[in-house]
Amino acid sequence: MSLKHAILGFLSFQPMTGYDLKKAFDHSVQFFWPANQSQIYRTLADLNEEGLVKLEIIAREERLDMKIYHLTIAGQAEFHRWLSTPLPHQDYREAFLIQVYFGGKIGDPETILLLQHMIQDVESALAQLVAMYQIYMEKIEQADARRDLFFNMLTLEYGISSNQAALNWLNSVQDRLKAGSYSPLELKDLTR
Amino acid sequence: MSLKHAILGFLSFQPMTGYDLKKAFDHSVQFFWPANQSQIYRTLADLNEEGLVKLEIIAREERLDMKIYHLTIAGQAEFHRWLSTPLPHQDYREAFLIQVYFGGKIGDPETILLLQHMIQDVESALAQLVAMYQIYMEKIEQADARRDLFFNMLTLEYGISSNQAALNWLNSVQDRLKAGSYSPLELKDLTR
DNA sequence: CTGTCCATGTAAGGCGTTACATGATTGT
DNA sequence: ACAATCATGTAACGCCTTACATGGACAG
Repeated sequence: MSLKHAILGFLSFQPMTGYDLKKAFDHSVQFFWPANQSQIYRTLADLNEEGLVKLEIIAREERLDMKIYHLTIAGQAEFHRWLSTPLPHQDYREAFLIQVYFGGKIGDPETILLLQHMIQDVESALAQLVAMYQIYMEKIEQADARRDLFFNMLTLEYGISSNQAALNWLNSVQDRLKAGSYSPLELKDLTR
Repeated sequence: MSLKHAILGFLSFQPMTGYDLKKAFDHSVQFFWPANQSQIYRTLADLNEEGLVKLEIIAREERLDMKIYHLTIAGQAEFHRWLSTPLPHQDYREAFLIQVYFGGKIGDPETILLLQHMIQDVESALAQLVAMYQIYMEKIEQADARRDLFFNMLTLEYGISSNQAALNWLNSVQDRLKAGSYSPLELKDLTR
């Protein structure tokens, strides 16, 4: 369960509330592991039952108690175990490719429209990732925690290069359809 | 709901049983939309309730009836509607990137091990896709349904180039860690 | 005679999403 | 005065996974 371990990961930097965790997700791992609020609260309850986190309760009259979650020793151990254990192979789902797969069933103009939407999506995702990357670039210049930042940036590198690959492919498909050419690419152009 | 529409897509070529559909998935869209058997049967039941498919029942004494699913007119219409409608943006989840993100918490040797496992996974996925691609390449040479095959191949192109991008990144990370260098890549090397 | 293929499903559980619900504090 | 932020959760639903269950036909 990756969400559990991502939470443990954040708590290993510092104790936090569920609310803080939600923000931490949104500002960092969001693009490869989004988490919504209700999920975070439920998972924190689970982690507590499993003894991987413990909570410090701050009573506030007239409001719900504030709960600050801390890693336990067991939580730390579990996080380290997970962090150095290869994950089983993961399935990917790309609904858009289903549309492409059956593209023969509709006309090229319709497919080109779909591609254009997709291109916009990917371009805006790419722009966001690039913007984040540039911020990191500045931060890493004069940083103490250079090594930590480096690993954070690696995920952005992944995001940028995979979105770039998708974009290149989308453009190539669009070009071919516009040219009325139904020619697959050469393998050697795909693998490099 | 993409599974529903993928099923409609397959049925638009020819009527099939649930069993046939499972095989169709496994031999074609598996790598970007895996579907398991129980899911397919349940979804077929739903499609039937919605009037998008109808079933021809073949009674076989001493065994469960065999059910051949046909698209209805409504099913065809719904499939075409879906096929030419842009999909809302999709979230992606890459558990492996969570491990990378928190890579600073463990030592480089452990991370390198994780990378090596990942590289193996990606390489074998890539090899499978390339093999499928080559089979298609031969088929498309002397085909009547050249256009349909072309769209099928496009999804493989996508799979190959995105896996290749992932592989390049994995190797680059591994090289840097082995060299003890915590330097992010230049943006210009990522976007092209 | 053993295993794989054909062909059907049910049951239970896990993870994620969306919508609902509350209420104080801080900023414009 | 109004909106956004801080801070907590619950309920219901949807999709997917894993395991379980049945049984004939056919090939080695």
